[in-house]
Amino acid sequence: MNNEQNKIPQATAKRLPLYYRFINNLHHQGKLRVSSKELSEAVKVDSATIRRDFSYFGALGKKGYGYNVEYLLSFFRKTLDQDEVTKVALIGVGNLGTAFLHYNFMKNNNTKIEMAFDADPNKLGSDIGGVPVYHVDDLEDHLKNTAVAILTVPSTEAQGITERLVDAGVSGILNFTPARISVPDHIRVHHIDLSVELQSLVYFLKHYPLEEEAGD
Amino acid sequence: MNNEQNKIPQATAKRLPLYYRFINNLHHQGKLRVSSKELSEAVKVDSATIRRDFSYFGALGKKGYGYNVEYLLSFFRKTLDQDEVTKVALIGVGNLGTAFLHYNFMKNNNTKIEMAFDADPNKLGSDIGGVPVYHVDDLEDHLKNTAVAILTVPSTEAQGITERLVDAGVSGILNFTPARISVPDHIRVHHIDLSVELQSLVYFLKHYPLEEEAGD
DNA sequence: AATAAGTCGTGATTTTATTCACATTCTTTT
DNA sequence: AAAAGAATGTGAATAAAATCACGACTTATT
Ligand SMILES: NC(=O)c1ccc[n+]([C@@H]2O[C@H](COP(=O)([O-])OP(=O)(O)OC[C@H]3O[C@@H](n4cnc5c(N)ncnc54)[C@H](O)[C@@H]3O)[C@@H](O)[C@H]2O)c1
Ligand SMILES: NC(=O)c1ccc[n+]([C@@H]2O[C@H](COP(=O)([O-])OP(=O)(O)OC[C@H]3O[C@@H](n4cnc5c(N)ncnc54)[C@H](O)[C@@H]3O)[C@@H](O)[C@H]2O)c1
Repeated sequence: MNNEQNKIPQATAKRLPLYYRFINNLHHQGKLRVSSKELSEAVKVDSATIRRDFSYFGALGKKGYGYNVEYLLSFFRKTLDQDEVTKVALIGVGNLGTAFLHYNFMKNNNTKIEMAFDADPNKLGSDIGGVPVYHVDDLEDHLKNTAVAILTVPSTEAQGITERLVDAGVSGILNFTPARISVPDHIRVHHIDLSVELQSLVYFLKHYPLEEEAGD
Repeated sequence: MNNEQNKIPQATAKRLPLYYRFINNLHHQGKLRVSSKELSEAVKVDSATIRRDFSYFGALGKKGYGYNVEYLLSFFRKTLDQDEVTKVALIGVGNLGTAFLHYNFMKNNNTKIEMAFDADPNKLGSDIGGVPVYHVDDLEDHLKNTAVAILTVPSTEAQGITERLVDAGVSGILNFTPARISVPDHIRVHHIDLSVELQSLVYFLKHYPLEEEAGD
């Protein structure tokens, strides 16, 4: 599944869902074609970078013309496996977890939170946003064919839950806790560390002031 | 404020809050010294990268010894301006916004959400997590000396609100909406795009399978 | 006091990502 | 049908980040 196109840089791979979303928007707006320059303005990525990114998949566009929106869309849909839904489990139905359950990740997306877990008996039973909430003790019973988990438990619980997830066959974890969890080599973890994001934004503001405008 | 240490790579700057948090943990555990190797295991960053990162600030450690935890901590506290609190406003008290208000970003942090805004009259008045919620019509009246805003409004509102924030003097925006907002050059925007994060995790799982373990 | 073990700081190298710049090709206009 | 304009795809250049690898110094041990 990967060897055919093994050379796609990680930086490119991370931008693909973004491209997909904006191409989708264009399609809904009824646009028939788009240039890398236009797309660049929409997604805020340099147009040369966009052309380079697309070129890893072959020649998707036409010189002098740009890209056909319909074609791009169907190409990216295939590439991002948009027709096949990936099952996701969420662990920790607290502030953040509840927000995710209410949000419909499916709108534009090939993923679906199918079940949630919590340790607090008060959270159980109710379907939050249409997703059933089970007790975390029953994790292993319900987690069948679930490839991805979203971790929104207290950071002290993160490592323990992670180990159970891995044993239960999960192979990707989106970790929102501040803990840096340890996993075997074949498991992929993406950390989204909101405090770090906020702090680093503040650091950049103080230490890397951007050009003041010359007025408009 | 920046010229003294102008050469710190962005990748390094993004890791600083992470280092700070873990050094803080070590301090609370009563550890007196730490090596780049130990720290590496905790934060999951290569030890050479850590030494390189630290070296941009001069010689913080001692050869053959490692780093003094107390010294590192006080150094990073200064560097990250932990003694000075940055005021933050949050716009959009919905699922995600409410979660952030309940979360105490201050725990380990130099930032504080001081006020929130929403367009829905039902959300007003109540202090969520101790933060007052005002009507978005009054944005300009309340936003004094607020450098940073967190955007958790519907994506259709993002650009309009952004323009008002910029006019009101905000210089950094943490954007959780899927919209790619346009800002003048002197404004810094960090995008946290949760759908993209989830989709790209799925993409990596399918296209970049990691080494299977040889068992243990 | 000498030896061994541990660890930093950094020059050099490698890897990854971005950007430039232009020949080529397609579209549109005259 | 020719000329002008638009936009791709990519080799080459540049920039940014990560990693290797080792000399220099510190601490611990015998
Ligand atoms: N809320 C935010 O804005 C925010 C911001 C940054 C980071 N985080 C991090 O995200 C995580 C969740 O934050 P939150 O604000 O939603 O916390 P929360 O306390 O509201 O939610 C945690 C939930 O996990 C459940 N839980 C506890 N132990 C469990 C276990 N062993 N198994 C399953 N469920 C368990 C709790 O019952 C609770 O419902 C935390 O690690 C926090 O540090 C949150
Ligand atoms: N909740 C999630 O898990 C999640 C995940 C990914 C992205 N997002 C994005 O984050 C944003 C917020 O998501 P949410 O789930 O919290 O949505 P939400 O609808 O629950 O909250 C949006 C809030 O903004 C308020 N609002 C609307 N117009 C406003 C305006 N002009 N000024 C001020 N407030 C206004 C609404 O009253 C509402 O309270 C959206 O853009 C969404 O796409 C959310």
